[in-house]
Amino acid sequence: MPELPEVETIRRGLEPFLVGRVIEGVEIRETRLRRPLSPDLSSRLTSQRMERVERRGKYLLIGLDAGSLLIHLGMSGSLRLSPRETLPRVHDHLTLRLADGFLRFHDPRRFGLVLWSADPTHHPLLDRLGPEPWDSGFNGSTLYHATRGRRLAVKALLLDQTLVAGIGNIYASEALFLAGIHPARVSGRIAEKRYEVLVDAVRRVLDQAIAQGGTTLRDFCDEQGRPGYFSQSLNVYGRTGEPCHHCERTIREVRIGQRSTFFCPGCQH
DNA sequence: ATGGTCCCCTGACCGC
DNA sequence: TGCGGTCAGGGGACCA
Repeated sequence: MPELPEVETIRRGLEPFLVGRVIEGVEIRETRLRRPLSPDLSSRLTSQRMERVERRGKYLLIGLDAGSLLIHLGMSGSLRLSPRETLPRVHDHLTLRLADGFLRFHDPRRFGLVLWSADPTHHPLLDRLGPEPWDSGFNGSTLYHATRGRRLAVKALLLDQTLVAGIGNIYASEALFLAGIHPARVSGRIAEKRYEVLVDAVRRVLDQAIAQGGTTLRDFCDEQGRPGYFSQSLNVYGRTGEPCHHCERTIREVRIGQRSTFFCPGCQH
């Protein structure tokens, strides 16, 4: 479910509620996530003060007195704050009890991940991530040189988290539309200038999505349960058969790397 | 190394 | 109403 803009939306929402608060208790109801919840999670977190709420790619990091809590939401994960103790819903796998509220991790498909790390910046999961989309290390020249001789479709390239962190299936299609690049185009045959346009498009689409609180297609909600509004700004994702906002041609759908991919045959080449 | 395929899991939806 | 098939915002293991 959540890509960078959705995780950033959650991060911004959680930050003022969590920073400075102490985790008073931990309740684990289901340990079978993408990686099993560690048995020592409770002892690592209890009595710890939360000092920072950060994001790296699609990972959320909650900095504690000692170490960090590292959270990935997978396809269906969400975090929810509530001021009082409510009955846990089905798929509420983990609850952190604070002095004045509760933070619940909810994930029906259980592709998500919650773990404690003493040194998250050097954790193998984060270590392999490429630059943030706004970092100078993500630029046309790097993309150009990284793809020479490669046969991978540019759409699949954007999903490679080691190249740039945070882009998922929605924003890959949307960025390629803004850049005017056909998603199936072979990445090794794209000119440097076009990669510069693509980098700019990625940043614009992510900026705009964050500004609108992310994209809600089915069930994405922020930490208070509110949906995101970028769905209204989607140009191609999920719009198969509908007219392009720009040229009126019919939006088409193809499969690239087992994932649905959307594009406008008039605007993208 | 690269890129394609399959799998993890639950729920929603569609056609019969 | 029920049933089977398909698909979903992610990522990693495996294979040629």
